[in-house]
Amino acid sequence: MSKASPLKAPQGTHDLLPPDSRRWEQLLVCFAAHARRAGYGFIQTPTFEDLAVFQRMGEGTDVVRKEMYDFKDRSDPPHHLALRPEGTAGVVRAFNQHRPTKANPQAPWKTWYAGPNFRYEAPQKGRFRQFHQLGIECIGTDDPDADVEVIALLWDFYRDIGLKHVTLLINTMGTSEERNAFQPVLQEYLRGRASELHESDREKVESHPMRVLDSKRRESKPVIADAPKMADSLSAQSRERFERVKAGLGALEIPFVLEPKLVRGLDYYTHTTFEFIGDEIGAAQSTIGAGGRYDGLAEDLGGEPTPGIGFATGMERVLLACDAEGVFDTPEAPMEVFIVDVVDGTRARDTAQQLRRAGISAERTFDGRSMRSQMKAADRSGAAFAILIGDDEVEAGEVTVRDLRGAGVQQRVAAGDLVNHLRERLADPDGGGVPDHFYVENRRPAQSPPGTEVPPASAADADTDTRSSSDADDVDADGKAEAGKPDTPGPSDRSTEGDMPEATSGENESATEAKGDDEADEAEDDETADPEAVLHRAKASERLRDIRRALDIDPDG
RNA sequence: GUGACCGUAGCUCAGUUGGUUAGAGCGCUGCCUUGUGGUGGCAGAUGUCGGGGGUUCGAAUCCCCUCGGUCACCCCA
Repeated sequence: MSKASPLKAPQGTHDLLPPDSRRWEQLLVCFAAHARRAGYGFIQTPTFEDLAVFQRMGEGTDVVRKEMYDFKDRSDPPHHLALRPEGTAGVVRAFNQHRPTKANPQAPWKTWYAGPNFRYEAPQKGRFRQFHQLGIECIGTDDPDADVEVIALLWDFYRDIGLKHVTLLINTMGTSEERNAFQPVLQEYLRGRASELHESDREKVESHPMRVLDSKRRESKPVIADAPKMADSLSAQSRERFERVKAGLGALEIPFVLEPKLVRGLDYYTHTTFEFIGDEIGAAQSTIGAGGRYDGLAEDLGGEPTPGIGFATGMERVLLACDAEGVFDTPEAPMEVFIVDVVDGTRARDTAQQLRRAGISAERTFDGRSMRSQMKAADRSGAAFAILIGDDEVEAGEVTVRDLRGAGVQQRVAAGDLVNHLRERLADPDGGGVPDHFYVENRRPAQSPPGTEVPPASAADADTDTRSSSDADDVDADGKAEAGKPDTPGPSDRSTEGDMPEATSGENESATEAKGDDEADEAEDDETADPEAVLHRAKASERLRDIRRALDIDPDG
């Protein structure tokens, strides 16, 4: 009997593991900060809904017609359900169900979400069967300034994570009445030139003429270029509204490109629609985020007519854009303390938890490994200090605290004083940086396509950032700051500072410089007369002296 | 749904017209190092060669099927 072959994740899905998952964590934290600062509350809706929720959202779209994962459950009669292919419909359904603006009618209902969506598609670059979106919805106002707020939030988020080469496309579709009035005009035009259209577009002329404008078929392009423009058949009111949106973007220094053919794939959009393109993504799927106004959607889903606007941005695609631009390279968070117990593991067990309860990150090995092996693990963890516990220490009621990032100095501390001792030393900005080799060795290999560059922001930033940013991040859990825990280096720090584009570009320049340094380091690693190795040897002999001193042996003997 | 390319160790990849026991680098484990990390040296472990079937004295290599990956069309975040 042969062993069954190991099961794999389904086609088009991926496991997300450390250390790669770290950027996802950071992306989420950063987005949450932006959303919260703008007054958006976190919402979670079911991953599956009644099929009807999505059908009413857009019956003519491929997303609903061909790409939905739908299924019947075991109830009698069975519910016909579907995995959500996008985020907005569920949120609007929740809005209809709970009517949150009843309690607070003067303000729109503002929510943000993060989670997986599912579409049955052929996977390729930037396209998966399970993919993840961050998004916001602002429901209950048709003020054009809300459109500006929504677009600005996404723009600022992209800037904050370091993206610079992003293009914003915007268009207006007018009211649903204007849209309905425009459709026959467009349809008539398209009928006249139907023979010039690609076959698949010809079918859409009768069912969804607007979607023909969105077609990327080469044959259809000349016909689309000459097509009547939605903007030309708008009412003065709608035009004025759109002017207000454009003026708002201008006032906030958000550059945009008017794209009259931007229709978007979902049927529910009215007035403002927009799309963000990652310019550096060398792939077919370069839209990293998109959204628009959907003033008719609440009603379509059986609720009161309520205006709304929102966006969704694909996490996988945002990260793809980051790779392409070489930004948002989040470093691994090093441990603060590593416990080396060479007795029987009892102290490692108890001390680790004691430190963690005090807010200090602490790791250990298991399975009773040799001291040497435990020290190697301590080194790999990037810990600032090793707590050494052997028979001597146990007998004296003490522990040995060894500095792993500096000269390797170690000192005995009474076991009862350990927490306070560590708090003091971890809070000290001169307490030693993160060892270079830690970042060099743990940095993820560049995943960007050849020709693009990934500046290793980690190595350059980590030494300073890890220690210096002591102001509590508003997103982090409570208690860290009191515990003297250094903030995690990374974009979440930046996000609280409200960086404007100039500042971001400044950071990028320094990151580019760091790249040069780092390449030099790597080249040196290959040399036999490696200066780094000499340095290490020097440090090692220094440490040896410390040890001898500690053991009361003649230091230089 | 259509098409192209790919699948060898944890990772990145060699593997000749089919030919002995499938390799390298990195990583991992141990030792040099008396309870003490990085550098160095030595030693070691690890493989359903994606899976199944076929051709052959002999298959990682050739053929068929299948699964998966990647990319493109289309669609979309």
